[in-house]
Amino acid sequence: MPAALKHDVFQAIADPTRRRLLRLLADEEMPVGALSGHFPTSRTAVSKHLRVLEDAGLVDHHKLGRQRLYRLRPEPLVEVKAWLAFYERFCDKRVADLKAFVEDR
Amino acid sequence: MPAALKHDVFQAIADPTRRRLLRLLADEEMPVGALSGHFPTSRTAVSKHLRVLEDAGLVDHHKLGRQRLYRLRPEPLVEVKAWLAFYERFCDKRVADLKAFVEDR
DNA sequence: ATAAAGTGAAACCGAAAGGTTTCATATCCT
DNA sequence: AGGATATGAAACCTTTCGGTTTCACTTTAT
Repeated sequence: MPAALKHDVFQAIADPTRRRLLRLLADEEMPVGALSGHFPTSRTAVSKHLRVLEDAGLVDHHKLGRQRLYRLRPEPLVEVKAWLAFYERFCDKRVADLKAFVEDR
Repeated sequence: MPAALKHDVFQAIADPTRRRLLRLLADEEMPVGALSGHFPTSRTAVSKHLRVLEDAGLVDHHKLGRQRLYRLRPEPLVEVKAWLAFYERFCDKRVADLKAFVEDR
């Protein structure tokens, strides 16, 4: 188990912008500039979101030239999965519910 | 689709106190007083957390005498489950069809 | 050598979050 | 009726959050 992370996973995925960032990084690793192009906010704001995600262990990065390539690290999501599993006996998963989620992205 | 909820599910479960509240309510419905006994904070603070959970559709309540009995409503958690499912392709291939669905929209 | 590109750090700001205390209201008990 | 119980609403405070602007640093290009 990695040392104590500065940010909680639940808190990290609470923000819609951060969830979209994870989604973007699921396809391929990307530099900050490319990522921030998908958001109406400043590059600096996106950079701070990436920091939160990194503190939660959900992304990491390596330098390439003057770029910083961010990469998805989905492992910490198992904590959410485990938490959710407890409640699964209550819910039924209908695919219809996915539609609402997809709108949100 | 249920009417627009005032609070997001992801945001609602981001707080540890609220997650504990859900867990307590999973066993049985409880009045505010009984719930707040499990926390170091004031009853009013717990009451406000319950309000957030209710706004997210994760709990509801009915009155019984002078008490307000809160009850777990786990259905909105399917949204989290669906979101999470997308990332399981990284460790589980069986969700390939789910992934295809999400990418098709 | 100099300029431009890609980025984080720092300082700052307004709004929201989480907490408390106080007060009002409804219900139960005697 | 009068007092205790259970609770939300309101007002307020402090900290955190998401955002911006400015600045410094590193790497690439000319």
